[in-house]
Amino acid sequence: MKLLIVEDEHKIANSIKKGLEQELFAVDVAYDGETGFDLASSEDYDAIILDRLLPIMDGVTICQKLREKQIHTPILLLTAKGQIEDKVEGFNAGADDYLTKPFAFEELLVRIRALLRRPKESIQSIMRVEDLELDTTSHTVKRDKQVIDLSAKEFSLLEYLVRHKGAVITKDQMIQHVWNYEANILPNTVEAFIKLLRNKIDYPFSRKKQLIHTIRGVGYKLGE
Amino acid sequence: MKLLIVEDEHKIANSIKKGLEQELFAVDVAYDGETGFDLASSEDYDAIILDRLLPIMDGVTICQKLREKQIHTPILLLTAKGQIEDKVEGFNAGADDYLTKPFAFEELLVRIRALLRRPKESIQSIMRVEDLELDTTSHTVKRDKQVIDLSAKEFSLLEYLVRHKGAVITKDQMIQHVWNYEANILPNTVEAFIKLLRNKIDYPFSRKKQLIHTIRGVGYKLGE
DNA sequence: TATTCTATTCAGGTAATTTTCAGAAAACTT
DNA sequence: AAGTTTTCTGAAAATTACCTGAATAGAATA
Repeated sequence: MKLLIVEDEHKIANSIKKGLEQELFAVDVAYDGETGFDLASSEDYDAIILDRLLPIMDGVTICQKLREKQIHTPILLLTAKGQIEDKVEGFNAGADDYLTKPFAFEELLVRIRALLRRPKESIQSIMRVEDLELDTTSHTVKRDKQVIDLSAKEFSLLEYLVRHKGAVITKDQMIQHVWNYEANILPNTVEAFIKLLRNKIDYPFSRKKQLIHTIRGVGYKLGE
Repeated sequence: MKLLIVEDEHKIANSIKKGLEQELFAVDVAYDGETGFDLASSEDYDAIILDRLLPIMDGVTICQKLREKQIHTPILLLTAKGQIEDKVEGFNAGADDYLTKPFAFEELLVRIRALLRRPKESIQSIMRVEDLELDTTSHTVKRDKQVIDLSAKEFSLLEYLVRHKGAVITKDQMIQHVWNYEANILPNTVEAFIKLLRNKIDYPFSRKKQLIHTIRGVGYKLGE
């Protein structure tokens, strides 16, 4: 579990870092608001500990800007004693919890753990075409409740087709989207993969209707 | 939303009650610990505000006894100033949050709302995947009731996988979350750790099904 | 200080996947 | 129907990903 501490008092920051590392967290530290914001935007933390009072950019602002950027990492705001109104403000800015300084380390730990325990808003990851199910999170494909085992490329290709179900996709489009831009891929490679997919998701289910259709001279289409 | 206040200072109790009622909560009040405990056990509250210092039975004890009775109503503990250690004790007893007296009513409101919003997170720190148990507090891992001894990194990696059980995790993600940002880790290092984990949680339990699965070309997945 | 334990990298082997090839089959064209 | 184009297909070749045992260096412990 990776945490970010944004705190300008080096002594506090380092002592928290040390304590959390002993609890087996991977900890990054930023000593000013801007660095903190940059790190929080670029790295993928499991939670962020944010001091309210910071050089360059204060904690509440960081919080707001992160939320604006659709970064929903849980945030624990550290508030200096006696700034009650600020706490409310912090919640409005999108902080998930706050802690009043000074605090015992145990306290911090309990709160971090609570934040981590919180179930993250799950992005719906299951897509369907007729009786075919594709789950991008678990990388699982099912047809008719049967689990189907696909290789990485096969999965990518199928995912692309599922995302564009009903539309005709040319081989060039598939090469563009499923392979990286400088890959030198022959159209026949796509044909070969289409066959591999058919072997797995169409031919074993011959009593059901085909999902992959060839549109001669144009490309392929998934589903009706 | 129905709340219970257990507080012996009538003045405070009544003023909180009044404030909360204005916020459209239904509020019951108990002025001593025993009455409070009885009410909390018999009625079904959405949250309980508990003073730490009470006649007959103190707040922490009430908390403990309620949890023992498998009553998991969110509890906000009111703690007198300067008793930091007590706060920790409160959490251990099963309180979900605490507030230091004196406080502004706004603060109380924010915290109550937070508690109600929270989908009853149990204070439990044990996570499970099939017959694997992982306790983040004590850093203990068990499979099939057998205690398994893991190194720090092994534990961190496993914890991350457990928290995302069923989902495929790429090596990059693991590097992102288990190491801090200045660490320069090769994907092969992750592979090596996966092997170490398998040596400890999978291979010795060959009669049971594997927990760590390789998804070739993508990453690894725990369970499912 | 010696010794054990841990984290990380290296390098070789293996197996699975990806890609190409070349011929067959199918679908249009005239 | 013959010719042309496009797709299909099985197998071979090329490539990549993963596994693994050993080596190293660093940290922790005795």
